[in-house]
Amino acid sequence: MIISTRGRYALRVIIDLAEHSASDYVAMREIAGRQEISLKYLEKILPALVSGGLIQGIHGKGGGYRLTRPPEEITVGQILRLTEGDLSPVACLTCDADACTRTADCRTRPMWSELNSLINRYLDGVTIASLMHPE
Amino acid sequence: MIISTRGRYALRVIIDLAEHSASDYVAMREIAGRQEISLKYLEKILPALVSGGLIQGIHGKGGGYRLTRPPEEITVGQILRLTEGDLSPVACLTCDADACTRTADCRTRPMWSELNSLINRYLDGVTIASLMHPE
DNA sequence: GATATGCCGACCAGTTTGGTGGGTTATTTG
DNA sequence: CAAATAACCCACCAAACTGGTCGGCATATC
Repeated sequence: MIISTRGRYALRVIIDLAEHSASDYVAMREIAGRQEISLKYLEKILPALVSGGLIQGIHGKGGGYRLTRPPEEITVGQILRLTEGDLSPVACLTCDADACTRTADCRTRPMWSELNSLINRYLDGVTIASLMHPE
Repeated sequence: MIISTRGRYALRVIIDLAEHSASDYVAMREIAGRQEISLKYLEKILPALVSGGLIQGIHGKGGGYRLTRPPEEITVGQILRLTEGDLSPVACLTCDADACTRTADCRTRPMWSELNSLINRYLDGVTIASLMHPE
């Protein structure tokens, strides 16, 4: 399983924000309620999206979160890389080259690498706008 | 990480068998030595390939394993599905439809489904023959 | 100063990963 | 037949990951 609930929840939050933020900030509590996700768990996921620059959060009453750019400019790939850390299907692609002494002669590495590009290319081609409900 | 060492080891074993079995059976100990994989760990992986019909093992002295068909007819997808169980990138694709009450209205499911097809189509298109070293 | 909100760190139970160890069954060879 | 060889099976184990929870603090508004 490449993508855990962490990444999937993050994606749903971003879509929720895209569909509900009419220039106003949306409280995490609201999103958690609508998406039926534990508020406490969301608290652990959203900071990654903030530090990644995808969303902006402000404290205090009336605060909440807002997208920093239009849904057309946010891709699923961006969100997942921020929350899952790495989308590579196998470990040997990301570790240091010298960790695997067989790299030079490895029959399978080029295939893993191609699969990796395939996945990333696809996810980077899907925008939040394309996932929103038509109105 | 979609594919663990289990699946990657299995793939390397199959390639090793394809490159070294000249109609003879190859002992697991030999493969483990060549591939630098723990013999004990391999013992836990290979039965899945046997019951999946990809390889055949015989007991006793002079025994070992052999592919049941030519490398051209074995794909990476087959091996990984046998050893990893499931290649789906997200959990919600494989669980029962009613496990997720949002399925009908889910913005993300079609995308996950397409990603799943993409991955499986790619892996089913790569044969062991195409990964073998040219001689 | 009360209230609402984001944020941060510690903790926790269950599952998965990547093994190890010890024995049993089947087959060949001396 | 006995010994060696090799597949096979079962129980166990440490470390990491997953999917959370709890409590408190920082910041902003009324």
